[in-house]
Amino acid sequence: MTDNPTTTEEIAELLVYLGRATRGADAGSDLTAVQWTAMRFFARANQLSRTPSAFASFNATTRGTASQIIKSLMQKGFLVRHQAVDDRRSVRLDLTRSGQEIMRYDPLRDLSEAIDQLEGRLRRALRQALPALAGELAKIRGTVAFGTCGDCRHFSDSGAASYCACVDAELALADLGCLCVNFAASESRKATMPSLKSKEIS
Amino acid sequence: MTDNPTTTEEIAELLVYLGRATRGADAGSDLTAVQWTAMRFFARANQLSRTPSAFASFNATTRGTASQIIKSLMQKGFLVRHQAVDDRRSVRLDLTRSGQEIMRYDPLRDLSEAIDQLEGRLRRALRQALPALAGELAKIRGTVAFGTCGDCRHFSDSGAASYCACVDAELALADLGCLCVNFAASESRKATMPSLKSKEIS
DNA sequence: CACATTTGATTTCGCTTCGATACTAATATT
DNA sequence: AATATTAGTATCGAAGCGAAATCAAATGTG
Repeated sequence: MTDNPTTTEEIAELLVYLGRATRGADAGSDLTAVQWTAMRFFARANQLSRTPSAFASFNATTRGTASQIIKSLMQKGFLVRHQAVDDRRSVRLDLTRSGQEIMRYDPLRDLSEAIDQLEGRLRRALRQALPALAGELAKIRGTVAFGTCGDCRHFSDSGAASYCACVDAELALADLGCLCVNFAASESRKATMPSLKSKEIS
Repeated sequence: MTDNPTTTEEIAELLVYLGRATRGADAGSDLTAVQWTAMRFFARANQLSRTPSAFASFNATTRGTASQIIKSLMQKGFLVRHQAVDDRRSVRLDLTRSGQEIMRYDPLRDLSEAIDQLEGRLRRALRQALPALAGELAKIRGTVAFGTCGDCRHFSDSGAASYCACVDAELALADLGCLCVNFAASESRKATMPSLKSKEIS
């Protein structure tokens, strides 16, 4: 089977279909779909990115909406707010103990199980293709992409020490798999334009 | 890099992230995110599946909600309703001329472009992995999956003629890439249970 | 045939979600 | 010091969506 022109659109539609299909399972659980998304984000983002603005950007929504979602999760006792030390405007959200516990019932586990059923070759290809896709998409849109530090261009693994050029600091091993707002896709050819449209949130 | 246990979750999160990211672009366009989804569905589903119920199932929502979305698109003049001949309860939705034209401005094209930027190996892997994933997910959930006739178990390509065992009819070449409600994933091991929970829409 | 049941589609109602706007406070810039 | 920008929040109105009720056609059962 060769690559006919419709293949691309089929892939695109399958991606949004899978995204929507996972939303379906969220109904009937303890949290709504966005609330689960927020919980996942704050569970996986690094210290720097665990803020309302970063989540708004991640979830392609406004800061106002992000605030509401976060407020509802704080009222449920799943998130706590901490003042940032360096910038007193900024706040940092952390999962509470019960917040960590409820993640054990994340409906996304259905999808994870399905991924586990895939043969290793396909799973590895997904692991490689999806971050690249997110980076490309962000470049086309002129928005920021999110990705894990391990996939980031700012990251260099020089033997024993792991260094992030963005934060200018060593990275703890635990941070390698974390989401970061300053993510820059590494495998894309170098950007020809600054591409700072910032259309998303004014 | 070997497959550590967190890889699976990363893939899952990337999938929902990409799904959500595409929704973001829909804001500011002529249609809302659901309306675009509906337009895509009716543009790509085969004759049999171009109905409100099928779309409700595809979009993991209720028939009532599906009706509303369709009504709004008919009022905008992008869809027309036709009575089915064999079952007079059923209706079939088709894109109007202006409906076909607006698809040229589908915001999903951003994602398609990003996919085009991928190297062929990864694109082919996606083309293979995503349908399998949709099938697995549906099996775990006990819901119906959607897929194209070309990927379907009911389909057999015996030389010149293409035959669908489900409809018991020859398939036009144009139908091969169409979405079908009766899709059954072909690469999954044979189902051990009937799996007819039908939890979605009573 | 008469009757109940199921299925496809639609409408109505009420709650939730979400985006736009406006606003406050802290930091950056000039 | 004055202005601009940024982080976060609150408010309001419109849209989305799920549940339930309704209607019509098809199917099943005695």
